[in-house]
Amino acid sequence: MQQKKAISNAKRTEKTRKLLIKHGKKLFVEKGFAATSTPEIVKSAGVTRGALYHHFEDKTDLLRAVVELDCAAVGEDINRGSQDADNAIDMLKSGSSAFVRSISSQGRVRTILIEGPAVLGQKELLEIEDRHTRLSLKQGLEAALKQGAIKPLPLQPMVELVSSMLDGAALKVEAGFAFAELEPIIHAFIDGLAME
Amino acid sequence: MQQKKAISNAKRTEKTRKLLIKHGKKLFVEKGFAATSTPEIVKSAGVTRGALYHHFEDKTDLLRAVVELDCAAVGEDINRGSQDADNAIDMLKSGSSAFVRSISSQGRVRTILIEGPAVLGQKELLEIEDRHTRLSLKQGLEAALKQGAIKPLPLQPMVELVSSMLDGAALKVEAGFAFAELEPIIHAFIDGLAME
DNA sequence: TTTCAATACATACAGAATGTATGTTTAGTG
DNA sequence: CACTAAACATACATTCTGTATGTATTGAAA
Repeated sequence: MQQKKAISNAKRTEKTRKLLIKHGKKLFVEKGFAATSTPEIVKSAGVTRGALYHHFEDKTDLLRAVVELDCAAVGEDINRGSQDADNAIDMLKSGSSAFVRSISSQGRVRTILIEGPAVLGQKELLEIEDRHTRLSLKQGLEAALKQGAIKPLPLQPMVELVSSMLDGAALKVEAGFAFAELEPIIHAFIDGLAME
Repeated sequence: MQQKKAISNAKRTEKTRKLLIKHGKKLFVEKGFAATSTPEIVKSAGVTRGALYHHFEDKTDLLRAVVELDCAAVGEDINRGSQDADNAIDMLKSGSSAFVRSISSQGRVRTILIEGPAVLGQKELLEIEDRHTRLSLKQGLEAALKQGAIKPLPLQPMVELVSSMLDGAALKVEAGFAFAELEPIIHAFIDGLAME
């Protein structure tokens, strides 16, 4: 007496991967990547280490998956949250606020901004962020430049510094600062970039 | 036949601690904190693990010492490098440049900005930075505010965001960007903060 | 200057974690 | 129905961490 094909391989894989990512992220956020052991993760997820090492190269690869998903979520939040105003400056402001609000929620500061650089390396993290979150900032600044809404400064360095400021804002929110106090300053900085 | 009191305890301790800090930092910078083992460190330093665990609580405590020294060095560089101009804006600019130049050298980005937050935690790192490097930024902004040189915005949030931007600049220099391209943008941001 | 205490290590050990190798079960396919 | 391959599960070898304990050298009091 045998039950056969209770579930397809594709579904099974998706289910297990999602479980591992979910419980891995939970622990990474709570205790940090280094302090989280793989036995702990699989126990929480209700699977074995065999499953983990079947679906991911190693513990680092699991974090990579977590970061990838978190960045994608932030990217979506930016698209949803940035008003499609006619004013390029206002778009930059609303996009920036949406970014900070999104990344400073759901433990994403920990995964993306704390563990990400240390575990995956600054370089790989930048690649991931470029694909998901930094693109819209670049486009926003580019549009503002074309409209002549901001001072004519080189684009890429400006992207780097603005994104750094926004990352920092999220980090500070995580550290206890109120976003309500940081937001006006972020907007002031953007205003400072505008043509007079 | 016995040689006695070849060296005092104080000197002996200082020598050993310095060796461990030096070789620990070298490896932390090269391979990262997690990928560096204590056997490796002591082998490089020419001592035993006993010495390490005698002078430091654990591996994390060694990183703490490294970060503390690196931050102190940056603090000194800021004091040396920031021009004592009459103009508050120019002081902010020169201090900012001195900070970025200093922290983006000697592997300090790795110790202070990458491993620091991940290993020591964001909160403890902020304490260390406050004692060494962020004080002068705060004073610079405070002076500028009093002189009416910059827009009247709340001080502390401004400190947080400017220091985030500068940290980010250093991170980007480490990632391959030329400081020469970032510096004008940093200065433009500071100019944007100035009263019109 | 001898003796005791404390410092500065050195060595040995217990526990745990990582990644791999290998075994087993279940799904996919000709 | 038979065979392959995917999806795990289990066992293992290595390595690392922190601690416990042992030893030698220094400091200081008697």
